[in-house]
Amino acid sequence: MRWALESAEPARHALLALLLDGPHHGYDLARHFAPGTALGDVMHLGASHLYALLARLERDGLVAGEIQPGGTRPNRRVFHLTEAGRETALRWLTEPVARPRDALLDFPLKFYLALRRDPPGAAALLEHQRALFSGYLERLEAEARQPGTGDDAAFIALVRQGRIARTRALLEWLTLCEKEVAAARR
Amino acid sequence: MRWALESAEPARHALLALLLDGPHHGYDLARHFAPGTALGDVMHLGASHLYALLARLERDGLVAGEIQPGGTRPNRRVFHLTEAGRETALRWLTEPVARPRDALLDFPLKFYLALRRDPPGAAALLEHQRALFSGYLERLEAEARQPGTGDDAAFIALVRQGRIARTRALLEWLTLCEKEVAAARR
DNA sequence: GGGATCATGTAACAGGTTACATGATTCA
DNA sequence: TGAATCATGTAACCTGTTACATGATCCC
Repeated sequence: MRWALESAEPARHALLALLLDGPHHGYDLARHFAPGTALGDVMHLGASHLYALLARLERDGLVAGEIQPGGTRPNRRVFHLTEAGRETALRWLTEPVARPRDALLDFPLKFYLALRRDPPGAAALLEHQRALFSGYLERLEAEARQPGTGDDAAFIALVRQGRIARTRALLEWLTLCEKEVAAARR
Repeated sequence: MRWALESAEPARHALLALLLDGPHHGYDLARHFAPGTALGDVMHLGASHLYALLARLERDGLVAGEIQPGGTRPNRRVFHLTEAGRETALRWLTEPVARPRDALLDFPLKFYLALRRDPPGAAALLEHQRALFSGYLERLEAEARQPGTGDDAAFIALVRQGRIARTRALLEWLTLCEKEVAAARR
């Protein structure tokens, strides 16, 4: 098995968030993930995969699709959010991600989609995300101050230093994001 | 589905590498992942999960188990590496990880197991890993110098800055690792 | 008596991924 | 004529994860 995503949840949420704009069919949604686009730069999502994800979202009652005659073109299935889907999408867009590792995939998707839809909301998201990671960093630093015992104390300390370094880098990057939001709001 | 590992391959490789020391049974291997240990600090691996992984390794011909009468204790299944398993383990221990994202799980496991078994080998691993990430960083920086076009150019540039920052933080952390190896070799 | 430790699995469930199938239309 | 675009899926396969099952022994 090759892992393109390592979890399709970020992709599912991104699809829901795209549908906040209004109904879309699968092929249309796929365009947002084409190479060279913002979402396509963050993750790869093949067409068949996307349709499979849509099918699961429909099964779970987050979206509903209706066939629309395509005229001269093939028929389309146009999806719209259900109420549950709308709530899920809005919650996802406003909640910060829990772990630094989610800063690779989940957060960029979320941030991009929040920014295009609602710049003030994106600013609030950044603030919450910063608070969350700051707290995380403090816990890591407190943990690192505890003297380790045992054979592997040195290695464990090293791994913890790595986590701290990553989290600091992340917080600095959030500062860049804040500047970008400020620029976008002007 | 909740993801504890997001891919069990690092865990499988770690099990193989532990078996380079000699045959072990499952319960024994599980001790290496107990809370508070080096491996346990890097990842969580429950007992039933570990047995499931061992079963797959056996199916794939990388390990083989033999029942050993436990006397007054329950019988054990003692696993040893097959030739294919030994090759896989040694290759994993010497090859750097391909992507920065693997620096969270796969690389620490590998580095720890390389270090305990063969400190000079661990030093070589670090050197290769540094070369690989340095090259990656250069490509990212070259990419970032290309002026973006299109609506989302600013966002794409931001994401790329994030990748660059993460990779730089990683390279600095590798320097810490090098110091640790130097200390361990004294 | 009872909790910790030793010791091993399996069945069941759910999800991730993609190769493949299908077929019309537009346009160079 | 043939490549690109439009458009949608599904079946098959593999993997990850864990709840649950089982039972002896050691030691307080």
